[in-house]
Amino acid sequence: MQFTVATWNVNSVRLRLPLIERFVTLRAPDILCLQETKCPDDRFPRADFARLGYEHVALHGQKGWHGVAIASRIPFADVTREHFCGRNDARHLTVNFAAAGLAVPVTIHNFYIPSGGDEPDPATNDKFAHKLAFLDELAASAACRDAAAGARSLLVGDLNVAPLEHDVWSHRQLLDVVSHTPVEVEKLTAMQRAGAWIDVMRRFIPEPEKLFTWWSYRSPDWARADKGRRLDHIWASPALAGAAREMSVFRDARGWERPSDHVPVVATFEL
DNA sequence: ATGGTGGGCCACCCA
Repeated sequence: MQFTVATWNVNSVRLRLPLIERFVTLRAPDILCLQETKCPDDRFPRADFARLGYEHVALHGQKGWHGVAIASRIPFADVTREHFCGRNDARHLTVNFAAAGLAVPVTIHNFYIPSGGDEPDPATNDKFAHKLAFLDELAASAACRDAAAGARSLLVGDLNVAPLEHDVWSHRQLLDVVSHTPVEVEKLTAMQRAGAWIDVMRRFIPEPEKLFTWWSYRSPDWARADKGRRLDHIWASPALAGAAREMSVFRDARGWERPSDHVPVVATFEL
């Protein structure tokens, strides 16, 4: 069986509904993992997703900010919503496709990792300290433990870290910019090691090719300047990585009317 | 060195 997964930080699911419709019409992912939905669960536009073929929806939202969701054409079970760092932020959602008629269960973890504020110093910036603590806690989590132990799982989402040299437009100029500082890159990499996660995007587009999923709203001519970063990721556990068949970054979406500052990343797996 | 834009929501919080 083949399935296609997309991850997209939509920056308000309600505002971005027309773009979501356009994207799923073009790419038809089976499973759509969203971040920054900014939508309480009781106001999530379930009917619109059902109309687009996504009858199965798992939600972990809150009013005003953060929020993650998984919309799927395939039924799933065992929805879990974890909290990190003792906060109630809606930043995590896991679903399991064990009950979906698959020969082998597949688990998908959808994350919206804290962005970390502006100042890359945990002593003076609580948001950066929170980001680092979140990465530490995730490295010690069951999601990573199970992935390393042989589970078939994906970890996707807006991880808010661009770990590799060519995940940013200028490695040298971004070394002190939150998202690419050595300390957070090391923590993300440690978390990746803890799960033995395989970076699916870079299996298809290896360094040194530039690979971005986010372009700032503050860039007046984002496409020409192309000062992007790879903040969004699809990681596969060792047991699932070999099933990856293709991957693409849907860059077009950044040029649509009223876009998110992130674009969808899509990957197809064959079990 | 700074400011640029775009979300939610009604005073500023956040990215």
